[in-house]
Amino acid sequence: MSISERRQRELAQRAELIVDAARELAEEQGWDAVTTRRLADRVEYSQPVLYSHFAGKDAIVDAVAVAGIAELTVRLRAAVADAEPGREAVGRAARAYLAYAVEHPAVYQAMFTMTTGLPFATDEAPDALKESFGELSRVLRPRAGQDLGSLTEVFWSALHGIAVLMASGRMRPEHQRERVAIVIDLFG
Amino acid sequence: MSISERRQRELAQRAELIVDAARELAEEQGWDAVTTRRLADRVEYSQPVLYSHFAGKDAIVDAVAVAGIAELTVRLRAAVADAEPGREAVGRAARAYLAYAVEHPAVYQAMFTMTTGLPFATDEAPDALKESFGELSRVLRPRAGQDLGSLTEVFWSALHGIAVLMASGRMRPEHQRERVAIVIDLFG
DNA sequence: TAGTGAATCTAGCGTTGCTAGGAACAAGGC
DNA sequence: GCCTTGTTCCTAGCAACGCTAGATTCACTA
Repeated sequence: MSISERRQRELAQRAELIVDAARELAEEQGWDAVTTRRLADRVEYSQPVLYSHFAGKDAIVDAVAVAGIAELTVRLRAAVADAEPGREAVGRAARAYLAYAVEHPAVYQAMFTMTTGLPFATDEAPDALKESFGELSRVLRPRAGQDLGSLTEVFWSALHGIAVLMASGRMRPEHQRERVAIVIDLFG
Repeated sequence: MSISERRQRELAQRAELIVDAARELAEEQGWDAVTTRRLADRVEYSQPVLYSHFAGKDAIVDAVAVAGIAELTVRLRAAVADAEPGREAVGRAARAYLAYAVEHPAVYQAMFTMTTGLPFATDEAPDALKESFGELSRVLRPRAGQDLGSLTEVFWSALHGIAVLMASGRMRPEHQRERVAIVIDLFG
């Protein structure tokens, strides 16, 4: 069975290669530039090979999203790890979240803007997503009444709104600090 | 000069026809279904005619966005017209904003999600947009310190975040009331 | 060494946004 | 009334898109 095991391993590696290439291409030139042909070119296989790993282009985007969610979780956790829940922790979480969105706009888009086949807001959601949400929840605990879940959703919405309106050029870039301060005031 | 005037008028009417058709098609079947061919078919002209009115498909989307912004402004104004700025007015504005996003998801996408060539957050922005922002600002006035602009941006971000995370299926639909209540608590 | 099955490629389908070139038509001068 | 001019509009076509069918090549098994 070791031969087919090696094959499985190689297959999985190539899937990862494709996802990485998609992510790089998207970060360099935006998602519009991520076509199946260019992607195939980057991984040095023919175009149809992509379809033996993923159901379609959307599935590749979803895979990039999952990787990004895991990354965001790590950063959030690191940011709030040794902070008492409350004002200080809220600030750290907000800044970490927005920093990720600014540093990886394309991945952020895949995660939270582009149409996705991933389950969100249900038990079947990716673990990393639930963990990210959990971190946001944790810093809000002192502030919450009984409905911590909904408060977290509003916190997330505010951060997400700021992130996307900034990224699409719909909000004044030079006032980001003030907005973050206000978010901390409101939620901290 | 009356002949060329009539022509100008007819031209403008057809431009409007195109924008209306794009909007209808988008509301019925989503923006993916809005192709230049289908659009031309609806207005009963050939495809190239679109390009004598608009620089490209994106410009048509922008036109739908501008119309939507004007609509939203009217609804916001009506919602908060005879309310004292403060908690009550914040609630009305929030509900009106989110209701519009739910009732016209495709137009809302054109306005605030899709890539746009429209100027936002500058003096050149469409008047209706500045007015909408002004209405949001007005209801927040009692709550604001010196930086009313940034507070309004955060308020808008929270509403926008809720709207898009809901629309893309990323947030629990059954808790919308709780989230709105929290927004009112925070900003009212 | 011949046969089998998986892996991979070439080629092509239907559709996309957009454009070039020519046909049809109305307006104005003789 | 006829001919020129200029505008309006359409047919046809380009390159690129996501995706798939069929043939081909290759590695492994018996």
